[in-house]
Amino acid sequence: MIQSLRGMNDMFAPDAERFEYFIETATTIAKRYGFTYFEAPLLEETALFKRSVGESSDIVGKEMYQFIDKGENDVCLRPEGTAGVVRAFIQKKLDKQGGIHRFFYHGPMFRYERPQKGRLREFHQFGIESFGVASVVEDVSLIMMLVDILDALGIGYKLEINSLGDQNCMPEYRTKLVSFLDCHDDKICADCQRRKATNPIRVLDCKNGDCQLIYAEAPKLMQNLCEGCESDFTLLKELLDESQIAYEVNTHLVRGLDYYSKTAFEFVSDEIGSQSAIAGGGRYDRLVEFLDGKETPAVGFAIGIERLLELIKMPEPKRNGYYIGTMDEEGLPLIMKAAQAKRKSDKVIVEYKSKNFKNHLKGADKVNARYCAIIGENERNDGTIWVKDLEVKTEETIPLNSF
RNA sequence: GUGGGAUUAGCUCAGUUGGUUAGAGCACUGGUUUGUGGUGCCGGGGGUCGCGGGUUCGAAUCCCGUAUCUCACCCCA
Repeated sequence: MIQSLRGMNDMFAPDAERFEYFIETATTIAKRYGFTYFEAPLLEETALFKRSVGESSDIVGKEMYQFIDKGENDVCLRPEGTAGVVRAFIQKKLDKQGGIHRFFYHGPMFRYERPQKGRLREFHQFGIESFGVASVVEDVSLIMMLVDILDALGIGYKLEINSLGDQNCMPEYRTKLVSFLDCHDDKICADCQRRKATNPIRVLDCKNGDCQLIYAEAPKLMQNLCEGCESDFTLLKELLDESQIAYEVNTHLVRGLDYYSKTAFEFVSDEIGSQSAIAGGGRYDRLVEFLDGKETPAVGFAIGIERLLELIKMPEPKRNGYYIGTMDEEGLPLIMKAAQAKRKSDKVIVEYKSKNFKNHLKGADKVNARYCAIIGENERNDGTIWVKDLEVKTEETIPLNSF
């Protein structure tokens, strides 16, 4: 038997229904914020992700589904969504057009990782990207949208925020940190020594207790923000307070993707195991430029749909639609015709097999139909159909042509 | 990529120190004497015990390998 690849899941109802419900809910809310639907290819040139996500990241370093296609192009399945949107944004010359552009998208992403709960090799994200607004007010709007989405789905969460600084203060801070690490090179763990070379900020995130003791003395990013970043972060907090959105400042919140600057945020759930980040995002004002576009401020986020699925509280399923059956072979053409008419407006399930009255009612109940309609010998002779409302428990026999 | 646990019917799981034709509940399906369901009663189908080797007179049970899931690390959505 051929089975699906490791870390790649099929999705049937009811999971697929929750998925669908999530997309509907998120789409509705994104549109309320003025975002429009965007669709990008799953396959892109590998260079796109090397330049945007960054070669130092794990994603690009070891997790991409990368191969040479028949035209000898170095390509890969997208490991995340932002790079593709930015590429398209520039390709369409929207950077030159100027103004504000807001997009939402959703679809599969691919990362070759060791699977576990909440971490798949093919997973789905719902993402938002906003171009052209430099102010943190837009960051707040995105967080508000995320709050709206999670609230609408009945999902509990914790919001963590941080500022990563910008091109004025981040490089300076990075230098300070690296020289601090150089002084303690013999005491930090092997992982941190590697991080020092690739992405030094990440050491702050190290789970090793000994490292953390050392880093207690390390220079703090918060205290090294430039004036602009500092006041933006203050405004961000004020606006969140004003909107009564609870948050926690987590100075260790370091995004794994190189392109983030200034605002970084993450929504975390404590109900889904160790892969607890259900949504994450932040500002990436330099990325459009990095990808050869005209400098354009931007901010975005992505939601991990699979991680949300089991947390979604769906509305109670209600009885709906029709179940139509016949009690003898001769009635089959009649119920097929009745179903055809009724399907113009309602869901209809036809039972092809002739059954007795009781079994039809059982069948109607099993498919959770609102109405059970039956044509027996009597109805067939009279040109009528018997219909029962299974919820209100009323029944009537009506002419077939007015059904 | 590192370390631990798991894998028996469609699902959730029993399976006694290795010993006859491997069980239960739910689900599915048929009937319940011939027109009133979701909640009665009776019956039925369905398992190469993840896969491949090995030990043994005999393996679901012991050993080795492998695949997948899962937990922690790592990483991130």
